[in-house]
Amino acid sequence: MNKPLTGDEIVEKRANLLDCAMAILEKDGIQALTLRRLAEEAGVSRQTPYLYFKDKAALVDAMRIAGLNRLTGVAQAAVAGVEQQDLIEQLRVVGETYVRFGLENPAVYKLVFTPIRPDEPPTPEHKKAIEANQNVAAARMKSAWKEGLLALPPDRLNNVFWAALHGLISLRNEGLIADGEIFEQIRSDMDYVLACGFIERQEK
Amino acid sequence: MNKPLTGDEIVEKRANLLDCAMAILEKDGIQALTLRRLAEEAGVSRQTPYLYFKDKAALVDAMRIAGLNRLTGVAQAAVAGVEQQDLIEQLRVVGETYVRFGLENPAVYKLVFTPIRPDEPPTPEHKKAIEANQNVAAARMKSAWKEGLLALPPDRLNNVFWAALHGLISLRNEGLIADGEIFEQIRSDMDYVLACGFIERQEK
DNA sequence: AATGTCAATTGACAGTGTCAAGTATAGTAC
DNA sequence: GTACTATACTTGACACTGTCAATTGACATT
Repeated sequence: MNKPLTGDEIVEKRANLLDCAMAILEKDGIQALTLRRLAEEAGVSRQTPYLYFKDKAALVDAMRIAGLNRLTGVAQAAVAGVEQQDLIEQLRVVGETYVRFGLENPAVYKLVFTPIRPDEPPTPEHKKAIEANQNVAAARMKSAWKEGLLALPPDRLNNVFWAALHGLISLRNEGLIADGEIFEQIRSDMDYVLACGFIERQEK
Repeated sequence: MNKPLTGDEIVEKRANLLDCAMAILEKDGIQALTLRRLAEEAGVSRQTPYLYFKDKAALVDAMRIAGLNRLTGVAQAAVAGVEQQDLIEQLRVVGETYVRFGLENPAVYKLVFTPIRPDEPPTPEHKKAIEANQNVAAARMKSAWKEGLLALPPDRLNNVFWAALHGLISLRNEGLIADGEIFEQIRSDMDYVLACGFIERQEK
């Protein structure tokens, strides 16, 4: 098994390692994600991951991007189902997807939104993933703005909207706000922010 | 130097270790906080921290509480200076204190709001620190509610207010929202949330 | 002077990330 | 077919981590 690898083989093995790493993360948390365990679980030798990732930080970066793209994917899929409804409803669906994803995959969510390297700027690939992710909501904010539905500029509302969701998910996942009917509560908090941002709320 | 320690000596040495640990955290980040380095920096031997903290997690827990209390302290001090002004202004000051603290002490802020042990519930001491911290804003929300100033129940507005601030600070610190005049921007985002929550906004 | 107590230190170990050297196999040249 | 080389992969080794266990050493009591 030592002939030169084709490009496809490389991306496939890399993807396999990535999947394994994500599985470990979801199963046992970030502190359980060790290079040795990853190697073992993937059925390769200790040092093999270094053939596909420069170091552990690079692996984690890749995981971050993968998780982010996953979130983007489910958000897009969810909103595709309500494309014909009004914009505020679409945004509500996007927000709900975020919340659901964040609460159901706390480890992945946390990883995605907490880069470890505070100094270095995000890679271009990471930046692109972030943009794509943001765009799901931002594009609809812009549309709403163009139609004169917003009480404040779309990027501002997007900021507040996103931050409120992110804050609720984070605080919830860290156990800092009590649970109870957390899902309905967050949904209505979200509705509240949206309702404030939209000039007038359509009744359904 | 081996006679039984008095209670005061214990808390003093413990506090000294805590201070050292906080200093390391602020200076070089959480990944630089190592028990050996802490011991060295504190001028004690490798194992000494174990006399005052069960293990590293216990040390970090103590740091979390210390950081939280520090934030509570500055918030209380800040709001004490505007106690005679109207409630919305007081809340604005509280929020601003949070934002300033979060942006100026990113490592401490992150530590405070991201418990490491996902399973175990917060200790009573931690819980008390959280409550005291929340109460700075929550008490004023309640007052505003009693005076009929709020458009929604105080705990709900508090949730959204807090979450929005926390989200903005976090996303900003993780480099996920662009900077620029971040400070003014967050302030006005905060104003926006408050303005939505208050039935009518007082002009100054 | 002997003993016991207890703060504090040092020794040791398993586990981590990672560099460097080694191994083995597939392809190529003759 | 044999020798060579490139390359996928493995193993050895090291510094560093958290932590348990045994040891040391100074004081108080007898």
